[in-house]
Amino acid sequence: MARVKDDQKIELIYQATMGLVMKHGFTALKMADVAAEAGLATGTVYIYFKDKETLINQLYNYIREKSTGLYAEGIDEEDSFRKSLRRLWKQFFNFSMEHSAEAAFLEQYQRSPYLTGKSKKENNLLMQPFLELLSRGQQEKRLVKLEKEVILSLMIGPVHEMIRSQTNGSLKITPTVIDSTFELIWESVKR
Amino acid sequence: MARVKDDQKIELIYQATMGLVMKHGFTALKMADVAAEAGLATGTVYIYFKDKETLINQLYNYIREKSTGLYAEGIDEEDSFRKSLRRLWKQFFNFSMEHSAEAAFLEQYQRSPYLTGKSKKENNLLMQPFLELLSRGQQEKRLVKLEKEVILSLMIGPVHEMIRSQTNGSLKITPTVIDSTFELIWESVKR
Amino acid sequence: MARVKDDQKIELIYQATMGLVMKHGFTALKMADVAAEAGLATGTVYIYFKDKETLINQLYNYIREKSTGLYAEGIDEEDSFRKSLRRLWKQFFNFSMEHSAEAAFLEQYQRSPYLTGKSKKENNLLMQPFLELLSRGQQEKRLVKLEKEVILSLMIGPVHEMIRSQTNGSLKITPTVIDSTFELIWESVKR
Amino acid sequence: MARVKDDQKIELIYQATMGLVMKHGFTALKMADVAAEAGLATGTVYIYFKDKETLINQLYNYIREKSTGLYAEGIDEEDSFRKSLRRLWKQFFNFSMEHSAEAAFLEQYQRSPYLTGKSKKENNLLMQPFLELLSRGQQEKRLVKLEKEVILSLMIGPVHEMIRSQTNGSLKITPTVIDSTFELIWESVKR
DNA sequence: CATGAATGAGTTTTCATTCAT
DNA sequence: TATGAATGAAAACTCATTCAT
Repeated sequence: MARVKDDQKIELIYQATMGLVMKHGFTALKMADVAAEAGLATGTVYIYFKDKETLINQLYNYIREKSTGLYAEGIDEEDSFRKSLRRLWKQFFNFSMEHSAEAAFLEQYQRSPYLTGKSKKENNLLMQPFLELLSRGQQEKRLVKLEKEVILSLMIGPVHEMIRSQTNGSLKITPTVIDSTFELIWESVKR
Repeated sequence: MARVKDDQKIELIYQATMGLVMKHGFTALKMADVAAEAGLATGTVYIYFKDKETLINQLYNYIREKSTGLYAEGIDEEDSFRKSLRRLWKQFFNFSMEHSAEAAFLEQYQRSPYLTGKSKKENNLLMQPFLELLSRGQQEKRLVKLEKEVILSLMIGPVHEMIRSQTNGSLKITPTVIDSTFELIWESVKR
Repeated sequence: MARVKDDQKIELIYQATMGLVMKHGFTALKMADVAAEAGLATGTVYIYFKDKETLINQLYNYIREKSTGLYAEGIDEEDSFRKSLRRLWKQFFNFSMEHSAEAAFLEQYQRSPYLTGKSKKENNLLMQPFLELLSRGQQEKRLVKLEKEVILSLMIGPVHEMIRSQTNGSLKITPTVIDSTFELIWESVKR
Repeated sequence: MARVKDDQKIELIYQATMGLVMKHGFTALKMADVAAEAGLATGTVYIYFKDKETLINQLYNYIREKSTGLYAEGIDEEDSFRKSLRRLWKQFFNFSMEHSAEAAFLEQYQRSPYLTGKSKKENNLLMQPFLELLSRGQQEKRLVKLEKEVILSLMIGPVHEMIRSQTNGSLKITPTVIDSTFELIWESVKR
């Protein structure tokens, strides 16, 4: 049998693509570069992905699915709401930092010609674990009375912003900073 | 067709560019489309801008300068810190909403190959009025002890996030929502 | 005003395409060659034709329409059937010889991936003038009783075959040869 | 899968190639498709044929040799010229119909870049049995005085044309039609 | 200046051929 | 041998930029 079509190669291509998007943005993304970065010949990419559009869309799905699963791991129903929220938020923060390539890709994707109505909706799924936990918080009356979307923004927005600052070089994120930040956020959203 | 004055044409091109970037991002930005959107011939754009890169960078400068001036208007030294902050933040919020095309452009610009070291620094200027006010707050001990960049993130991050949600269709921003949001943020950053 | 989009350029591209198809066949037809042959840049061809497939299909239509009109010119209702048939046949013969590039193209097109159901039908239109004249002949009982398609084959087939022989180099077609050939064909189809 | 004997595989590849050429012509002929159609892997084709050109040229030779032998079988020197011609012509007709894939291939081959000077000449060999019989006819003064190539065209041309019509769907060829056609042709070429 | 057709370098995509298994 | 994934040269196509009008 010949060399076997390889799932690992798909991963390779995904990583190469994300890396390039993070470094130079969507605009400069060339299929030849993706292939080179993945250590493959140009044509090989086309064995695994019909065309550039398909590659980008599949990568989007891949990241979305993987991300949601990963950052929301190990939520414990028994924990107090505050503890659960703190844990989820920190996981999200750490995940966003560690996976800045993915995050960069997701962000770029939002304003790209590749974004379709379908993927627009799917995007919301990413925040699903958060929204569910917020629902619980509101039931337990531990959360301020306000639209969940607003509360979500208060929690998620600073994360994005801080990571951007760190990328800029204008902020150094440490565990202590993360902890303090959560405490401040908690002050605003708790009831 | 009547001759249109040059400055108007530049403005026309800027608007067209921002609109297109907002809709489909930098990726799909074609000079021919910019021209068409502006109601001009392709070649005409090149009379006012040497090339695509120049157009984008000049537009960036244009937006940055215009933005800073506009949203930070009328800060009154006599007002209390809380009042000043509230005012500045709301101005920023409203400005960001009204000028979502500009905002989209700035956001895209960050991860684009057009971003040079120079404009990277200049970008921070946009937040200058905020940073100055935060300094005052810390001197007056009205602000939590934490890096200004973090506090800035707590204030700015939710704004970006909420506008994104509204664009998504998952949130409807009203004056009331804006007011409540500020109160929550204030809870977290006040001392 | 800028240079005007030019019908003559379309003609240029058509001629270049036909010439290349005649010389090297459909298989070797490259857009870059078409452009070069037409004295244009590669991109220019794409201003006039969306893609290769479109070029080929439009050329097909162009040839078909032009051909039908041209070879069937000047049929005189007053002439005797024999005279009319002789005239039409000779015109067809001469036309096929003079327009061997077109003929070559048409022939190649038949077994190409470009042939659609639609163009399959349209192809028959080419023979329309002949079929009409044959109908008249059958009404006047000057034509053998047989399906018109068969009679058409008896008349058209030898033309194609002789031109192919001449292209091969195994036959030299002269006016005398053409005349004699018609007489023989007439012997077989007359009643 | 059981090992298939080599010669069978070559035959398999030939059949696959002819089938594809008949359907979509040389233009769309891809080695991978040939392999798939033959039920083989792409690489396998290259075990039997050095490259695409070789495959096509060998297939051409294969068809030519097979064809000549087959359709001209059983010519009886004792038969009258008319009877012999009738027999040969009908054999040719039937052969052409039954082997339309082969015929399509030969036709396409003529205008392909694969046709070399050498195979150009060889092509004429296909008509050799016919040309010989026509020589006999002229010696016996049973044939009209005209270049043999013209007479050949009168006989062969309609065959090609009728088969094309049948492929089109505009003619249904029956044994009766074939018989009548020969009679008409005979009217024109007999002396 | 304004126009938009023309240009051709740069990308995407295809496919004959190779080669690890 | 047989396989079919991998390769990369070549072809199709795009689009920033130029230039004749």
